[in-house]
Amino acid sequence: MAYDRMVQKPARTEVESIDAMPLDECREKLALLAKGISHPARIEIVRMLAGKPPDCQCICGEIVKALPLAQSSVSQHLKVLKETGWITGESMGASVLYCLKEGILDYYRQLMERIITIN
Amino acid sequence: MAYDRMVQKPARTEVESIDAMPLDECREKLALLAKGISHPARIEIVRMLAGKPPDCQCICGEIVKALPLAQSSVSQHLKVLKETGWITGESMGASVLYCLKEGILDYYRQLMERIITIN
DNA sequence: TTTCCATATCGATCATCTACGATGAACGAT
DNA sequence: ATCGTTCATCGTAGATGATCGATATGGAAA
Repeated sequence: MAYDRMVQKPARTEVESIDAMPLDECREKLALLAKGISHPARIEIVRMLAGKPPDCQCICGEIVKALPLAQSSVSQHLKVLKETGWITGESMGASVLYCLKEGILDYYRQLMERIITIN
Repeated sequence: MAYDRMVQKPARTEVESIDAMPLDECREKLALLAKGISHPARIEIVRMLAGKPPDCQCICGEIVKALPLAQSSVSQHLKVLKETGWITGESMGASVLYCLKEGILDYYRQLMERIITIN
């Protein structure tokens, strides 16, 4: 009975073809991604990153400044976004560059369509 | 500092025009809807309802049978979906008919686009 | 009205989320 | 080596989430 718990182990969402994906897996992946954006702060982060050119530069510090939260809280939200498959983070010296995972928005849209449409 | 907590009081998502909606509000509404589908069981429920004709008939009992959860747990999930604005429920004798809120899928898509695209 | 369904709610338990300040770790510059 | 900057992690507190069995509620049927 019951569903597996979700985040805990970094069950990362990988961007991949969904055509052949079993329905269960679609559900799990969509649920995980939805959890990723289930908080206004995290939506704001995704929004900021989506506005950047694809050569991806958004420094953690900017994000912290843009949000009404303590640095440690923002760091937590960034971690959730990483664990749920929305973003990647890359160290650049002392700073960290975050960017949206390539194609993740389309991927999310497609999961929605698949879930809602099929069967 | 910090964002308001979300669900608690039934801050229902109403389907309405988003063109004139302030960005904050978009964020809040999208976050709430995303929270609604942040669990596989709730995605499955939305999927079942989306597959029904628009004259909306899905009896609670069917949903309970379709999910690997106790009746009380399913009832909880249905409550969350109501509170987050995804579904409506209407009593029909002893049973309850659930259906997707009219236009909610488009609404969700539009919120996504607005958030990701604007500014 | 008594019994039987179908749902909702209650109470308990345990896990997770959100937030913060404090501390740690990595780096660049002095 | 030391210092300041940048970011992650820890520890904590309180709220919320997920799940179940048990119980309440309300309509249907007997």
